[in-house]
Amino acid sequence: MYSTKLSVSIHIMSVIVLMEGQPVTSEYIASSINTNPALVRRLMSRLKKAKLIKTSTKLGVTGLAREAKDISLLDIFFATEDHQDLFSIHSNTNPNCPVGAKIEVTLKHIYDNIQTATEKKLADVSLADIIKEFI
Amino acid sequence: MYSTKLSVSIHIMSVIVLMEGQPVTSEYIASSINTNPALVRRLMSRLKKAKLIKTSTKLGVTGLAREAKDISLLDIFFATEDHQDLFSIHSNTNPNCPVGAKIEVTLKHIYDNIQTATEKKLADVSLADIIKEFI
DNA sequence: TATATTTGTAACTAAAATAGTTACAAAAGG
DNA sequence: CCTTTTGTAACTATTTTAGTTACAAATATA
Repeated sequence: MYSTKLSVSIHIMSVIVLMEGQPVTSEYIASSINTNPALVRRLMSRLKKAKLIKTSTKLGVTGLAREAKDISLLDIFFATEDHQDLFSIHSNTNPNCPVGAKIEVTLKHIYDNIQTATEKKLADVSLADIIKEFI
Repeated sequence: MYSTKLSVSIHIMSVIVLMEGQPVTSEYIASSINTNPALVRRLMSRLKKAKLIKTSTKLGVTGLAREAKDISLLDIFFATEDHQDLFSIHSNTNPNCPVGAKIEVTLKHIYDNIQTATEKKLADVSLADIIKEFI
């Protein structure tokens, strides 16, 4: 189960769009999420580094860096989630057992395939698709 | 990111199959995983309740409850993973903000769709597919 | 250019989840 | 009947996530 970072980041970006280009502060956004401005700023910082939003000291967030229809949930996921692997694999298995010796590579291969499918689904949803629901 | 429970459970079931019907104990399996027998037994217990393996006190695990080709990774996932939702959604958002008021339902709807796709991929891989790699 | 405001970030604390461990009653094969 | 093993409770340790405080650096704008 991934953290709430993707969800919170989508929330942040939705508020930015709904404010129609007027600068918004981390404090304003935090009041919609009902959390701390610093937590919002941490995510903002990552979204800025990933070139998804534009920020400025003194003004706050001045807007998206590109159109909402051209930003996918996968873009936001990659920008903000720390541990991006879908499944964890246990390590230090016994190399003297045929299962223990190969399980890590075997699972990695299978999980990679599943993860690619999941990421493709995330790529298929744009921020614009989500914002439709709020207007 | 999901826990290692799925990976460890696949490991457990693989060892059971590789032992070709001979009973195996949690201690034996734990030595292949390089972990504690109690941890293995906790997962064994869930796999038994989900009717995926057969166990007996005194003997240990006596085998799979059905053929490896008829057991999918999704079966094992459902049996053993605690928190099965793919993405977390933050709660207690501000109901006075158009985003805060609707984000929870909106995200739930979108995430459900993605999760279904992920589960379908898990359902497409059988335990037999994995065991092939060990023999 | 001075100033007020806001970001960006470090350094915490708190809470929750995961993994690992010990211990033992209950079950059951032989 | 006795020995072995499961099944489970209760605990600790570790890691991750979320939340908080604090402040230097940046910058719009008066």
